[in-house]
Amino acid sequence: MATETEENYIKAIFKITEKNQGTANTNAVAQHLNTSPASVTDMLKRLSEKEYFHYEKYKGVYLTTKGIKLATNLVRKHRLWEVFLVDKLKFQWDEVHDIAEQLEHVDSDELITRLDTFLGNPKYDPHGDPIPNADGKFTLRSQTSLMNLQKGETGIVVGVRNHDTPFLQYLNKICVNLGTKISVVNNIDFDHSKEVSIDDENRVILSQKACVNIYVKKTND
Amino acid sequence: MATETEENYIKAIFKITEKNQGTANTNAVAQHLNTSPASVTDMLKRLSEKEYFHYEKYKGVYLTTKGIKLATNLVRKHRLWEVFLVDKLKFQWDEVHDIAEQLEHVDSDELITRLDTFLGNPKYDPHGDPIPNADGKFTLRSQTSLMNLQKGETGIVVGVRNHDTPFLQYLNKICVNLGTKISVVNNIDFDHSKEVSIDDENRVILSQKACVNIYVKKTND
DNA sequence: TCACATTTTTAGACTAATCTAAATTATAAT
DNA sequence: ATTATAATTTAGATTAGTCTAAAAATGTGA
Ligand SMILES: [Mn+2]
Ligand SMILES: [Mn+2]
Ligand SMILES: [Mn+2]
Ligand SMILES: [Mn+2]
Repeated sequence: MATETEENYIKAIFKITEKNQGTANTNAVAQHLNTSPASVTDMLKRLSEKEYFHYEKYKGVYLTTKGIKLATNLVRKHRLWEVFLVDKLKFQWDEVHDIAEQLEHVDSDELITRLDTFLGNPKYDPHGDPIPNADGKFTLRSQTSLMNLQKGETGIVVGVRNHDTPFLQYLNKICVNLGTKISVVNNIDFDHSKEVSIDDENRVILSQKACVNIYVKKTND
Repeated sequence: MATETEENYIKAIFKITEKNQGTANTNAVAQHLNTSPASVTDMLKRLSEKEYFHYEKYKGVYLTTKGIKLATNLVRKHRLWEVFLVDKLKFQWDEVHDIAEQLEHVDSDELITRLDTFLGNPKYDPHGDPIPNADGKFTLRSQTSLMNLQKGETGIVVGVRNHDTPFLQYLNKICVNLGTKISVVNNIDFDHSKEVSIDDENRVILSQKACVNIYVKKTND
């Protein structure tokens, strides 16, 4: 069994390689885990001996099948716990990450199987991120950034790109959540911000940065 | 914040001092935590510096107010999680201890407050053990060992003394659970076993050892 | 291609938690 | 009171995980 620290390294590598064409380098891992590059080098050597990933000096790492399996399962556990915290315990979506970060390391397959059933086998977490099934398969979804919606077009919010508390709290304040309907009223070319209508009720100006971080599914209405 | 290891030491000391007139000695702690006495001595020195308990060489330890508070909160968390596992996830009462042993270390007061509410502020866990409230107060209950019931007397099962899996599974098999009604049909003096009636349905012989480990609340029926 | 900046690794040290073996202290039994 | 036994502590070592400072490798831009 991997220690909690080892699990966090492997998950970090998984997250980084997801974006960064398949490999994770030392500094990226260090930044992600808030440790020193020296500590990371040390750990990469030890963990690659346990066959979680391939490591070549100065070249970074990439996960093995074993490593991907472990990382995917961690993501599954993390997201299921987030669903529990929001759906059952009524936490806000900006409050659950740190707690799930701990809960994901609890070791019991039976627990996760039962939790999944208890929650009704959810496919997405409170941030709209897909929950892999027990075999590690993600349910993908067609989505686009709010940035890509033209004037007059409408979408339903299905996810967020940025998960930071201030951003999520800002969305709370302007009543944007998963399922919220957003229509683009005007594109403001000057700074690429958008005037949008939220659930046909409020009018708000969203900055380019905000738009980029909101995922929607286009609708014909 | 105390590490998981530190928390386990403090909880062990709490459990031991509960039975053993207020003090815990090195070997008892070692046995409880499955470590060597040498490791325990080392830890006792370090933890007593953090004021969780008083330690005097060769004399054992006893908890400070700070230590009792921490231990009680761990017990609270452990038992609330056990309620969750049995009531919500439908685990059997013999399957939950090890999982709760991990969950109890998740650090979030808000989580426990909400969990407590979600579970309906239970006063007892799936083994009948009292759950301390947020201030560390236990709700006590009048109870007696099944051993003390005379021929013809009846009681409702409210708890178990022994928590080991084989014992709990044995009780499952003979349909004894919290809330089960047990009447003493006959005392067998020879080996101090009892012939009992379970929920007015099954007749079973319970050994002295079994009887000692079942707590009941006497009824007048 | 050479110099300079960036990235990564190495060297050496530290803390937490553990172990075994040996020494010490306490306790109980003659 | 002496001796044997049991409990406890000390000594010395190990592993996981971390750090800082210094050295080495890599990459870039003139
Ligand atoms: Mn984590
Ligand atoms: Mn999430
Ligand atoms: Mn524990
Ligand atoms: Mn219990």
